[in-house]
Amino acid sequence: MAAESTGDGRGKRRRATARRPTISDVAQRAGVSKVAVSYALNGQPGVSDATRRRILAIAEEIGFSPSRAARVLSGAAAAGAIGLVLSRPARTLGIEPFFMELISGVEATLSARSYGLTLQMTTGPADEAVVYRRWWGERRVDGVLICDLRVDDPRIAEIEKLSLPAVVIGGPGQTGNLASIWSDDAAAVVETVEYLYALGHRVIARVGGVPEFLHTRIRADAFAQVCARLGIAEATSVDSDYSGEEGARITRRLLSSRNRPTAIIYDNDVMAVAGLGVAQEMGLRVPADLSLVAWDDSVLCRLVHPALTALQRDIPAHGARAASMLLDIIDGHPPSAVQDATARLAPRSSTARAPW
Amino acid sequence: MAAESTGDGRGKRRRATARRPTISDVAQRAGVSKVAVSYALNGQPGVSDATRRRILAIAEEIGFSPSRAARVLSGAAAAGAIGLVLSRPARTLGIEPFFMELISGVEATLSARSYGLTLQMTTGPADEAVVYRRWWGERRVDGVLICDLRVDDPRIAEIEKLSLPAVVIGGPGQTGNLASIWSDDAAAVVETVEYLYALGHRVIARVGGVPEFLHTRIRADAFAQVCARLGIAEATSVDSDYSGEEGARITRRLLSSRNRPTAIIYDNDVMAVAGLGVAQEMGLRVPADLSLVAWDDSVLCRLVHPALTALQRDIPAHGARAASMLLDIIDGHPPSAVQDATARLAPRSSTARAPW
DNA sequence: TACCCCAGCTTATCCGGTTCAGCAACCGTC
DNA sequence: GACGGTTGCTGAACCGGATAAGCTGGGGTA
Repeated sequence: MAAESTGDGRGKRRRATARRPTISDVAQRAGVSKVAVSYALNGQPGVSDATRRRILAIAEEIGFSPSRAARVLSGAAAAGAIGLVLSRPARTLGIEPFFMELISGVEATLSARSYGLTLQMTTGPADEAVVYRRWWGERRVDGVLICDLRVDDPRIAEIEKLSLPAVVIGGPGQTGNLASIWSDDAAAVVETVEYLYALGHRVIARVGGVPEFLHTRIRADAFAQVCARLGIAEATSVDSDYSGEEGARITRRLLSSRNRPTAIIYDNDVMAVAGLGVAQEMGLRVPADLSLVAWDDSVLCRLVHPALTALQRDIPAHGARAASMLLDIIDGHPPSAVQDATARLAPRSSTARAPW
Repeated sequence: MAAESTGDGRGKRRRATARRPTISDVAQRAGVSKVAVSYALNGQPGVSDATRRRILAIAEEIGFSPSRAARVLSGAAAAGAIGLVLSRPARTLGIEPFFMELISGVEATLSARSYGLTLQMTTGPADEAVVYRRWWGERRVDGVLICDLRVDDPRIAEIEKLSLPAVVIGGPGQTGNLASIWSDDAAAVVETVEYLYALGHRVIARVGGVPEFLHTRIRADAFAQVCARLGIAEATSVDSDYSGEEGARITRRLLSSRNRPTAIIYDNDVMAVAGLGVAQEMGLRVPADLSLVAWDDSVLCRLVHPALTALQRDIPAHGARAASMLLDIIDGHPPSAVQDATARLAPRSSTARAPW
């Protein structure tokens, strides 16, 4: 391993990438100290207007932008990024429009304020805690967004212990002292069931999501309650994993049962579309024989025939608001629990009067 | 603005978040110098096994992880993140499963090597260059992935100028000296058209994507050529913006034309599904009257009825490979142009023999 | 015993910024 | 013309790590 330093012309080993200009380069060119450059760039007093302009021109010319690492280290700046951990199997994320829409909303807020978004996918909530700790220790993010809130979620305590700024997207309740943004899923369920009831449906089923998630529980409870109140005896609620396959399987089972439902409410759009396929394959007409309602209204619902009645939420706006809250908290505002708009029922062609 | 420092009990203003342990804290607790801690944590020689174990135990106990900023600054580490800029309208990203699948694949590679992914959305390629420059100057990312390669893409020159490690997802050609990963879209087009020709189709239309994108051009050229070769005179190619609305509009126009096509190839799945809806709405039976082929096979294609014949690619794997290449380049490997698997035609129920 | 070597540490320096405490030069003022 | 105040700048210290070089004590060796 004769590490002779040839060719390069410098003693020190360089990275392959070109040398990036530093504050000293600017200072040298301008014939001032780096302190003057720092003041000039940050709009601080301490340099004359003429010097300031000269420095700014030079910085622009040589394409200087201050090293984030150095600014972070000196305590002047934060990481300039927020973190988002997704712990769903990587392959299934692609099919859930929800996350991409959420992310695009989050990004809309962040890019407006020159913040970055750091993503990480993990296999489960246990790994997530590790990621949070690492991020926090490395000062890699200034705060985190927490999705898929679980019942008795261990992440809440972990984040609180680190006193890492955070916003929980979910709730209400179970968010500890962390800020949160939530929408009233229970009310949306009630509205949907009452609507189906008004259409004459008396056997209504619900295909829920992952039972560990808090919002699944909230929706399931609301469904059971409103059905009890309306006197709907046949109110089946089945859990799933949100996948199209599961949605199809459960729908097939529901439609094959003795007292088959005349209306089904799905916890996401992928399962609803899969359910529609099963209904058609089994020779049932939608909506004449069977009404379907999807939760979360992506293109999917509008593209299929008949178009699916869906619970509509502005997910990008939801994400944007969550990001905005997080930036406020990073700026020192106290955490709060904000209620966002309730999903509203968008009736389309997949719901109609009950067949009997 | 009486900035009295009360309550905190410290002279210096603190961030709201708890104090993060530093290497000095570990050193002090262990009764050694920071250097010993550094050696111990990095597996370097210079400390005895007993001391090393003690240091590691203490580090673990107080939850220490080294400040990324400090490591970057001292030149020992890179940013530990790669960047991905998406310049499509934020709202439309949610509906394209492609990106989320790509991202999940990228993440699979990155999380395995403890790399982060920094996302940024911009409004156009001009802004993208600004982002690259800033990232590079701030040393925020170690490399970037470039999507949606355009014809004469200005980003290529910009990145080369910065000598920022990069992998272009797209091509072949027009990628300068940058590494790239591409698949042979031309071959996939040829296979599809030949398949449709074999089924007896003689009037075939194609609904393309954004004409500025290189792959749109490649596909359009291949389509024109293979149609010419097979003697298909009626070979319409229409550009679009990938949206379902456009897909529906164009399909409606194609199906209303005098010499209407018996087969349509779409450049993405969203448009294909929208096209299917239009066909059904116009009373055409798929596949008896009209055959449809989608490019990129997401759940969408499988969930609709009839299920759509699609050009299948393993997008997560594509993303994972791209990320892997980028990490290699960051490690100093020379850039290369890699050909990934060609999309293969997955025949389903939306294609059949031509009606006449 | 004198010598050398090496394991096992420490001290000093550097990375690229920010910030605080000086410190000249210039101004007007009494 | 000595004084105080402002303006415009600089030197030095610091952030939290990595790293090169120096130091020390104990063991082996001649």
